[in-house]
Amino acid sequence: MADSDSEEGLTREEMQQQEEVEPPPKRAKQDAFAKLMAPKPKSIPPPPKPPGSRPHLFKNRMALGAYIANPESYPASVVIYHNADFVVIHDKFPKATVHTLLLPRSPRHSLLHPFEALEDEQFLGKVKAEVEKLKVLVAGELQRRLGAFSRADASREAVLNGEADVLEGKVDEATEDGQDQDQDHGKGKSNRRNKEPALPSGRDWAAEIKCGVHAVPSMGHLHIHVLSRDMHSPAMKHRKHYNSFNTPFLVDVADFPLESSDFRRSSKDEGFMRRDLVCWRCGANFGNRFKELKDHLEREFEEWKRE
Amino acid sequence: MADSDSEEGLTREEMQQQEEVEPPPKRAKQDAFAKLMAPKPKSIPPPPKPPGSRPHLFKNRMALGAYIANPESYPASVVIYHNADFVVIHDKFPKATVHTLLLPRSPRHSLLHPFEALEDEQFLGKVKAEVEKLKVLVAGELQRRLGAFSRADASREAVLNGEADVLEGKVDEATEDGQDQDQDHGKGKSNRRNKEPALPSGRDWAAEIKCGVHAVPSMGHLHIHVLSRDMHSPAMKHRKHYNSFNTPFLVDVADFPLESSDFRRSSKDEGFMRRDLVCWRCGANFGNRFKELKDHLEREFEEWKRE
DNA sequence: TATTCCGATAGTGAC
DNA sequence: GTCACTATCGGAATGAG
Ligand SMILES: Nc1ncnc2c1ncn2[C@@H]1O[C@H](COP(=O)(O)O)[C@@H](O)[C@H]1O
Ligand SMILES: Nc1ncnc2c1ncn2[C@@H]1O[C@H](COP(=O)(O)O)[C@@H](O)[C@H]1O
Ligand SMILES: [Zn+2]
Ligand SMILES: [Zn+2]
Repeated sequence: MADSDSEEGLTREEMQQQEEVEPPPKRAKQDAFAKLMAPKPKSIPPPPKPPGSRPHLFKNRMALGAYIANPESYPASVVIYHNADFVVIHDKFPKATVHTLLLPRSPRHSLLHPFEALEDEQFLGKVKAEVEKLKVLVAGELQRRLGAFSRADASREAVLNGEADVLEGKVDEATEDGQDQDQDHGKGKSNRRNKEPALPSGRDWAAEIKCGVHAVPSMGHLHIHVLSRDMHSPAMKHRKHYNSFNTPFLVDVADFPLESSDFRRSSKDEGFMRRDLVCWRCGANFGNRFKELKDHLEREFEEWKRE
Repeated sequence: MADSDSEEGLTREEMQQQEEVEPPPKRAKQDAFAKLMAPKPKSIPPPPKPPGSRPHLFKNRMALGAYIANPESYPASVVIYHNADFVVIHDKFPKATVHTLLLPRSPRHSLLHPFEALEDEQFLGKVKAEVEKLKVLVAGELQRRLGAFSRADASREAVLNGEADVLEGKVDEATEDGQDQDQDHGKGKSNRRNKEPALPSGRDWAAEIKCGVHAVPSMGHLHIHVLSRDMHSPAMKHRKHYNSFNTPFLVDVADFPLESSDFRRSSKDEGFMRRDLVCWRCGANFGNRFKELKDHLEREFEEWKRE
């Protein structure tokens, strides 16, 4: 995983066409004369747009297909890795500090709705295994980005560097897991101890990572979101962005296979997206006021990265 | 009536206060924990705003009172004229090329709703007479501003200047009215004719002037709008501006006294304001799309002023 | 149906 | 619940030594 920051403003051109004839009367109550009296509108009712022939709609929704088809054609800042069954990319519009997408390449599953695709148990098994792999990777990337701010990591580093006693840093939990690929290659200070009965474990970065699918994806190809939970990113711009990752709209991969009666199957209708905005970290309720949530998340991020 | 263009951007300062506690939950469904878990919001619920003590609300609504009380303290660009019974001003936010307000000074009527105030027949008589006076003045001001573009006026001027035959210009209607205070002081060309059986009457500018009150005024002091009907002005900024002058929401002074059963008495509730936007000149319906109406009015104005 | 600022909401277009 | 753009809609403040 190399750098990221895939930031590029898409330039769009547009032509403003004035002069129309009859608007779709939202709450029509125009009298019949109006139409006859309207000489100004040069009357070019834009071809009644035959639904179905919208190339761009198809193209935009199918954008993830390009990564699946030609993963090797992208730089490391876009495609993180790929193998026979999966392509892993940085989300082009990350909604959190680290936001990746796991794209299964299986043509038999790629165009299915995630709920359906993940009913295939064998396939689900592969996906879950790859998700675990990716989760470790993402946790490592998060540590690479934010580790320098972490007090928990600092405690561990201090002990490893011999700058502090094991008793100075407050022990978070018992040391158990081992996702600490710190590259302390011999540059440890001189007075390192031999017996370290309570080396601080460092921050559990993996606990900050979420893995799931959207109940109603917009992009056509099957993809699993693997992202940090901070929701701190310039691309996180509106309520749906936030709620799509902080309500049951995001279905954890661990919850699959979904029971046929699962409530997330039926309630696809906007319900989750319309929920009040609630801070994932402290539970503060912001109603519909996205801007205030956004500002709040900025401050939460500053505290969170220092944990 | 001197110049106008009372254009001045009001400067406002504002202070953004972050950090709030509990939003008014639009569609509240936050659990009880949220409140307890919210340590971040520094909890300064802005003083629950005691309703009634809003000095600025009162002041803004009463702003027209200053003209009535001290008309002499304003320049001619603001107060057009004043006498014992009336003050006439340029609307500070004109919604058309020429937009004036007739302010009756009578304390017995000034704070009444216009429907009520104009039930006093003697008072109504004075108002109607003054409105007619003002209407002529406004028509003259409109001619001063736009006369140079008018083909109808040009026809008349051409004949008066001897530049054209009376038969060249197409006769609009029979010459009858006489609101033409053209200042053709002796600079007429040499070959002016004596007998002019069909001198073009010039444009009927008074026909472009509307005089009326709003069914539900916002400003507290009684005022009658006297304005050109073009709705072409930078201050004409949203739907309510337009519909307040182009629906029955504007009640013509000539319609007074209003019958007790008049439909405009009862339907004060937003009905008129919510109507589709319809061009006053050609009847084109723009639904809710104010911007398109605005652009359309720009083009209508170019044609209209050349009539 | 005062103005102004700001932000939430809604529709569109994307070759 | 693609993004990006525009515009509509909606509430809150408007004061001041
Ligand atoms: N061209 C693209 N390349 C990479 N990611 C994309 C692209 N377009 C959209 N996305 C992301 O794809 C995800 C689709 O979300 P969803 O379909 O709701 O699960 C969003 O997080 C987008 O930011
Ligand atoms: N301070 C002011 N001086 C002059 N006209 C004003 C002022 N404030 C508002 N107006 C105008 O007063 C009119 C009041 O409209 P209404 O109460 O709806 O009949 C509007 O046309 C405003 O533009
Ligand atoms: Zn919070
Ligand atoms: Zn028109």
